[in-house]
Formats: sequence, structure tokens, C-alpha cells
Amino acid sequence: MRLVFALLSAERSIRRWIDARAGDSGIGAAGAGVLFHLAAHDDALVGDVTAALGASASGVSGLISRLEKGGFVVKSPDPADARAVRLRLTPLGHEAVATARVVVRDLNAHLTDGFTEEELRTVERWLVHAGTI
Amino acid sequence: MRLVFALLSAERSIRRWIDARAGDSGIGAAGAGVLFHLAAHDDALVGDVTAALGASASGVSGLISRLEKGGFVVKSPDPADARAVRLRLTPLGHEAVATARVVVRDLNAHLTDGFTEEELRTVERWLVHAGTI
DNA sequence: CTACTTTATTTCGCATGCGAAATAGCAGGA
DNA sequence: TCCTGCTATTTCGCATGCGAAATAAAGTAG
Repeated sequence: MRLVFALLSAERSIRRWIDARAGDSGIGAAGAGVLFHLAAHDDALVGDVTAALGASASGVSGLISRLEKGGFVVKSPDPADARAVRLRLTPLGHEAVATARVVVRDLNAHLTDGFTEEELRTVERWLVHAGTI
Repeated sequence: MRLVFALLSAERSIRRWIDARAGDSGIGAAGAGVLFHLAAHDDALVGDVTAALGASASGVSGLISRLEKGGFVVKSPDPADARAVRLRLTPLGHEAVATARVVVRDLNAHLTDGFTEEELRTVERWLVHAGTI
């Protein structure tokens, strides 16, 4: 009972934290997730990002079109499949990744403070479990 | 690094789970939190709910006005302080609480499956910690 | 009693995110 | 080829939720 509401509350708190530090870039927590994925997997499909984030296709579609409008990513048609869209970071996108990396590292330091490695492994295992319900 | 995104992903997953089972009531995860609080604390102020949920005042204001429009809660002016608004569950609101309780209990059973009591205590401690960042 | 500050709540504009339906291209068999 | 089903993505309408600013009522000096 309490776990559910603690999770929702923690998510709001973290999202506020990230958004408050997004600064002029306008990149929020969700956008950062997309950028990180693209930094590691260039030319990824929209569907790859959707799967990686565990979000809905429609949500990711909107998110990416906002990132495109902001000049962080560019879309290009897949040469082999005209339905699919490949994504690439712009130079501005790479900058935003670097900035976001610092923010997330900072946040992570707060989040892990006061917990042992083993406890954090348990927490992560639980979060992944909760994400697959 | 991974903890942050696992948390965001888990939250989306759980919200989808709850929303999918909200049924005709139209009560989502957030609304259920308000109703539970009111079930335990009748005549609570909007500010009390805000503090309990750890959300923003504006967000809770909107949430409550939707619940009011749906007929789940009624607002009444505080007799001692004309700025404050007291909240009360309607009969429909009480019904919705009962329904939501079942949904949340179900969800909790999934969430706790495969974890020991001690591990769950660690998880909850971490979630509370994350919520106070 | 007036002026300043604080507190409770709402309104506004925006971002995130969902499900359902639409669009469009692919792939496999009759 | 043409039909049928499947897949990738977008669009639409809506709920959630934030920060900033507005509103209104207390509270507090002086």
C-alpha cells in the first residue's frame, strides 16, 4: 500500500529536481533519457527508444518531436523501411547530453547517499521488477 | 545513473497499471491518493492533501477540482479561515475508495512478490529518501 | 487602524504521457 | 497481382503535474 504511493511521490520529487536543473536547455527527465539512449546508440529507431524507456509509442513520438523542434535530434527515414524513422543527435544534442550527464550524476549521488551497495542492488532489482508489471 | 531511469520507468508502468484498472470511475493513481487520504482524514484541507502527497499545490488544486467535478469530493469553506477549503468524500467517493483499495492491494501483491520483508523495508526507506531530495 | 508580510488556494501556460484510432508501408500467400 | 494481416509511427483528446503569477484572507508591526 505504502510502496505504491512512495514510488509515485519519489518520482514527482525526482522529476522536479531534474526539471529545476534543466536550465535553459529545456530538457526534462524524459528528454534526457532519449538523449542518453541516442548517445549510446546512434541511428536508433523511434521504436528502439520506446522499448528502452519502457514508455508508450505515442508518448515517445511526442517527446521526440519536441526534441526535434528544440534542435536536439534530427529524424531521417530508414533506407530499408519507409515506415521507420532513424534518430541522430545534433551538436546541440551532444552538448545537452554532457550537461544532463552532470545533472544525473549529481542526482545519483544524492539518491545513493546512505545506502550500501547491496541495498542499492536490491532497490534497483525492485524497480526493474516494478517496471515489468 | 540507472536508478533514476529505473524509477521513472517503474512509475510509468505502475501508473499504466492503475489507470487500466480504474474502470468507469475515472479515478487514476493520483486521485486514489487523495481519496485514501480523505478516507483517513475527513475534513482535511487542500494543503493537508498537498503535504501528504508530496505534490505541488497547483497540481493538487487541479486534481481536486477534477475529483469534485466527478462527484467524488465536496469542498466547503473552513469556518475559521476563509482562505482554506475543507474536503469531504461523497458517497460516490466512498465507493471509489473501496474499489481503489482492491486495485492497490492487488498491485501491492505484485510489487512485493519475490522480495523479503527486509528487502521491502530497504526499498521503502529508499523511496522515502528519494522523495525528500 | 494602516501597512507589510505571510499563507491558502486558484489560474495560466506548458511538458509529459497514456490509449485509441488513423496512416502508411511491409510481407506472405492465393 | 491483390488481399490480408502485421508493424512503425503519428495524431487526437485527455489526465497529470509543474512553476509563476494572481487572488484573497490572515496575521503582525507600528
